[in-house]
Amino acid sequence: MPNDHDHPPAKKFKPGSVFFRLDKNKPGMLLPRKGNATTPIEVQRKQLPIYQAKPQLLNQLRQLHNAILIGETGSGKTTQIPQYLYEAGIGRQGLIAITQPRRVAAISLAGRVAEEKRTQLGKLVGYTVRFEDVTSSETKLKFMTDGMLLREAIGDPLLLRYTVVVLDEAHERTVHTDVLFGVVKTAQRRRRELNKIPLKVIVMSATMDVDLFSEYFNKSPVLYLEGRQHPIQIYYTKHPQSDYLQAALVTIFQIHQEAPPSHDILVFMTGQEEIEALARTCRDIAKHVPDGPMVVIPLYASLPPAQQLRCFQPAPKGCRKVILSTNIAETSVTISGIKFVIDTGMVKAKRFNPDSGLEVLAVQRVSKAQAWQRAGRAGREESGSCYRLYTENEFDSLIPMTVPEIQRCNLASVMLQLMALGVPDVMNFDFMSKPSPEAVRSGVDHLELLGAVERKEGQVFLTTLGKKMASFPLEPRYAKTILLSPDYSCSDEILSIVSLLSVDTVLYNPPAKREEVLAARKKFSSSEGDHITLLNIYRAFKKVGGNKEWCRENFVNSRNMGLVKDVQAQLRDICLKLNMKLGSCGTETGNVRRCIAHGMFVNAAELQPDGSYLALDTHQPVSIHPSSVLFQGKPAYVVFNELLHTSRCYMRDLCLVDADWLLEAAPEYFGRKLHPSKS
DNA sequence: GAGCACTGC
Repeated sequence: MPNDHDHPPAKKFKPGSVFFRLDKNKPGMLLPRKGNATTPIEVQRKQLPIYQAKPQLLNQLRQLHNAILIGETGSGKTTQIPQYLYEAGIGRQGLIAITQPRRVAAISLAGRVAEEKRTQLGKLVGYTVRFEDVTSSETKLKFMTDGMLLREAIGDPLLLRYTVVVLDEAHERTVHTDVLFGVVKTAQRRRRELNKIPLKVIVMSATMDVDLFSEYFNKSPVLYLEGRQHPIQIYYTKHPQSDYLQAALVTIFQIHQEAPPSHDILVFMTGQEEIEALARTCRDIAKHVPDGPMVVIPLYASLPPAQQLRCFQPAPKGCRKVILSTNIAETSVTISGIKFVIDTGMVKAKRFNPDSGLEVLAVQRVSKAQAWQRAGRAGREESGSCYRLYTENEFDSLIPMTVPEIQRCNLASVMLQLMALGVPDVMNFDFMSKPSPEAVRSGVDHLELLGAVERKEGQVFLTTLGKKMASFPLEPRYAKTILLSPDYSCSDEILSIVSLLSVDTVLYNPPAKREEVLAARKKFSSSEGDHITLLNIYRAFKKVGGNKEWCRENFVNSRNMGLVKDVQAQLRDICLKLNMKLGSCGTETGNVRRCIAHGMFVNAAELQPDGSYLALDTHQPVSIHPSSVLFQGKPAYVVFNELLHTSRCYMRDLCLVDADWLLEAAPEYFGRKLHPSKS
């Protein structure tokens, strides 16, 4: 798609003027033949664009060890390729894995393919995602998250159960997909060397920019599939916009004025606050213009599920539907009936600084690929339009592709996984897009501090502790803390705390009910810090048996609490497999804090004489986040869960610790860093 | 005295 000449000629418009006119739907335009209940599945399958190419495709895929498959949206590649392979008897000696970046996609695709094969889900066709394994000994087509295949690879680096691995949505370049690229490439080579059954690797992507893929997989051929995307008219602004929110507002109401009310609008923005503010403004204005009623629907991930579902409901007749969304609507949520996309050209994304170890969330410009992805959301059922709130020149200056996540994240976890996979030289792992040497070194240094790796003669080795750490689906420091917990007889407590920390917050903070929230939370508040406070909440939650009413009264997110229980059960299982002795310290929460201090000493901060705090590893100034229960106090030493860089550098989720505990945990590391005036 | 794009094991 990103080949610019493939796109319709651009038009220019200027928010604030009535410069543009909307294209009327051209008669005779090819519309998709929609699948419906009366069309038999066999017929539906044959109507997919990919069906025409089936013989040539199979001919190619039979011969090739590697193939890159480019398929536009709606080509049917994800549901059909696995079936074609199976029906043609390719890879029958083992399983065909199809990986997806997201759980919902893996689950729903498996359901669809099982339906097409007229079998019960979990028999011939199944799926595996975290907490859910719907497969059996009969399963041949296995849909799974990429993270799940990566976990399996730790136990079986050659992926010997599989004869074909299909890496779908490869253009998204998640960390897991990027690591898998290297894992499958290595497995392929090793299996050849060891005379095992060969492994076929099919990389599927939606973008045409595949030189990198092809080059990486031994110059493998690229196969193109036509899709069913409808034409999209692209509009740019005449002049750069200094205020993209204002430009979005004007554009929304221009469309509202000119287009039939049944044409829905999707606006891409950067975050919750911005979306809620614009939603209010739109509702206000809509009341005072003569162009008919408007429903404005905010859409972002932290919205409760029931409110997220609102974006799928059609607006009442004669009423315009406007969805204001983060990039959740770029990939994760697909809304039908969108006729207009408004693209602010901005996105909030994470950046990582290996020197400070800081991840920063910042508003930045989208990439060209992202801009096309956004535009594509307007052409799913019929032709549509995309209004870019930037000039064509500005578009030309965007970076072509989004920087892969592996180049903007903390690599400690990735390095630990690679070593657990038996990669001999992790510092020089064959990444498709190499992270900077500084980032790699910083990741390995972090593991060395935790005692997960050792350096000998310039090489890095996994320690016994490191091997155990890798068996947990957790950040290394969490895994380490769990492994330390039997020494402090507080495994029950640590398992709960780590589970609480590894899901999105279990605390629900509606701004309108601030006083009520504070009052409700006071009951659980502990002067020992946020970890113990969370533990108190969890204990109370368990005591009432996960009662939903209790959750509502206490401003606790019951969905996330449920997740905490799942995570805890999974972690407990892993502990038992490692023959750990689990126990509880009861009310002796001092043990819990000692254990946390020992496991998370890298994230320690010290009170300075002037009342400020310094992080002990980087010596940068940090502050206690106002959401912490320790915000009012001035503890001499704390360990924190994460640093959040916003208006200042804030420590979030703090635990009160003694200087002695930190010294015990890492005598050499802290030898010259601590200045214990009191402990 | 603040405020969190999005996934995933």
